[in-house]
Amino acid sequence: MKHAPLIAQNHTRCADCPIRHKAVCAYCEPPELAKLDAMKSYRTYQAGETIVWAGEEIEVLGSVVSGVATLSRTLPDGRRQMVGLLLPSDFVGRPGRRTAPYDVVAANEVMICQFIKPQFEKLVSNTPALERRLLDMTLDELDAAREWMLLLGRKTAREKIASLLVIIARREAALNGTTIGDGLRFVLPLTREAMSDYLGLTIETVSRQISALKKSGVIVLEDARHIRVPDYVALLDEAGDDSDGGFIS
Amino acid sequence: MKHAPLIAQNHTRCADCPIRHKAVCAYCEPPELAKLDAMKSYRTYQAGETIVWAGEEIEVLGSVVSGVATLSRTLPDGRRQMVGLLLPSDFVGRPGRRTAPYDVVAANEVMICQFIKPQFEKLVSNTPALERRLLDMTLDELDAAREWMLLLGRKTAREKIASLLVIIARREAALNGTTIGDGLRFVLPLTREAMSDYLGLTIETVSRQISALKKSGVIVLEDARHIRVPDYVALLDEAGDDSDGGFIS
DNA sequence: TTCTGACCTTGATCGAGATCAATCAAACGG
DNA sequence: CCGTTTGATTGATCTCGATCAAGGTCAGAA
Repeated sequence: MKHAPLIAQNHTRCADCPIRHKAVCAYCEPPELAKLDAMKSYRTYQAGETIVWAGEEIEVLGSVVSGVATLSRTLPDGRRQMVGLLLPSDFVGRPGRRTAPYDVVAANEVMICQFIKPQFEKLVSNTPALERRLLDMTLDELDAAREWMLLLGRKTAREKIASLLVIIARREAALNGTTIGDGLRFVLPLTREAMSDYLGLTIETVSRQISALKKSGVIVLEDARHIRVPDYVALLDEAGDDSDGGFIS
Repeated sequence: MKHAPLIAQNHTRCADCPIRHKAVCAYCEPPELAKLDAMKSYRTYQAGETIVWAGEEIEVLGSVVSGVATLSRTLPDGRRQMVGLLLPSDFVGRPGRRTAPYDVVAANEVMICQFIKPQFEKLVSNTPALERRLLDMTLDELDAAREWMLLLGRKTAREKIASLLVIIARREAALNGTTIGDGLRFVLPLTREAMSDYLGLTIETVSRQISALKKSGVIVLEDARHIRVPDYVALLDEAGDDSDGGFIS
């Protein structure tokens, strides 16, 4: 199945996909790649559609090709906390695990390049480099989750918003290979509600703090979803720390 | 070096250590075990001593044998968030990573069974089962971290305290093989300050909420560190969710 | 024995963010 | 074209947990 132009940067593998699979491409050797190609298929999910239900059997295993998916946990009374965000090239599902510990929901229309689970798992256990790659990715996610714990436990609402903006800007820049600097423009891929679920705030607080950052000139709101950052360092400063802002994927 | 009696439950390997190494024992085969034994050494750290500094080279790689260590991140202005707790049998350090993303600090006197880093890493890359084991452990930690994100972002102070008590009770029970039920007694291995760092609260709020739980009869405080739980289900109920309460290790 | 310092508890007050409520703007289907 | 829906903003008020402040308890040192 052909569907989109190739944007791969460091290699020309997985030519069908417009993204580099974080999980596999970097380590694919030609024989493995052929096997991966043979088990690939594509599926799209509508905005709001649940891709994987918490507690249920995991069936999806693959990479996000386009769109944004979220990972979230919910308390019995409905309080919800997002625990991860999946952007293009991020891996969905966990080889070797039977059930998912949280919901995976499409934030907008999401296309996933999916592998056949038993085949992929067999490939993983026969390919030490691939297993190693999965370990590295998981360690990255763990670091990002812990970074986010600092945000949830100790940052103010304003710092939380600024941190999220920095993180989204970084990820968008990484995706399309642009650099970050003054005058930076980007699109928020999340609604105010999704942002509030991510930051442990309410919609109203998110809206108010975005307005406040706008009022102080740290950001320019072209419309609710389009943000411009006249002075990138000022935004970083609002985020409260100088870390590289790990991102939950 | 001999130092403590063997308490291993499912196997009799790593006989020197009074704990089962979560990271390696479950997968050690005799030839690997011999190599591990050859690279083992023990080291103790005083309460409050920093075992690994955030950002610095990781030198320690091993398992906690006794005591409690904490993982924490700090904002430039001093706000601190604990992001993990290491109890006996938990693994310290990350093979394949050069620097630590957070401080590892001894909460009380901690003994660590330490491996020589390059040797251990070499063993890992030659032993797929060991690598697999590390991936599984990391996935567990990731799940626990995300569970904790739900707590930090969405639970009330009272729910946070109850959740922490449940988690500590579970881990203590798992360690010494006892079962959990009504009349359960356990020791808090953390000061109020460490609890507040873990829960994203202040010391005063921790103290007040513990008093409140005591006043409502959910727990009995024998002294500041010794807790008895007359009705375990009531405590679970206070924690706000029925999940298995992942724990950051 | 008293002194000292670490740790914990409790009270009074404050304030950031939640909650409740109204309004607005853009998209969409009739 | 207008009515409805969905998402965002803004205002008024309330509340939970932070902050400021005072004591209490206990182990170890003098």
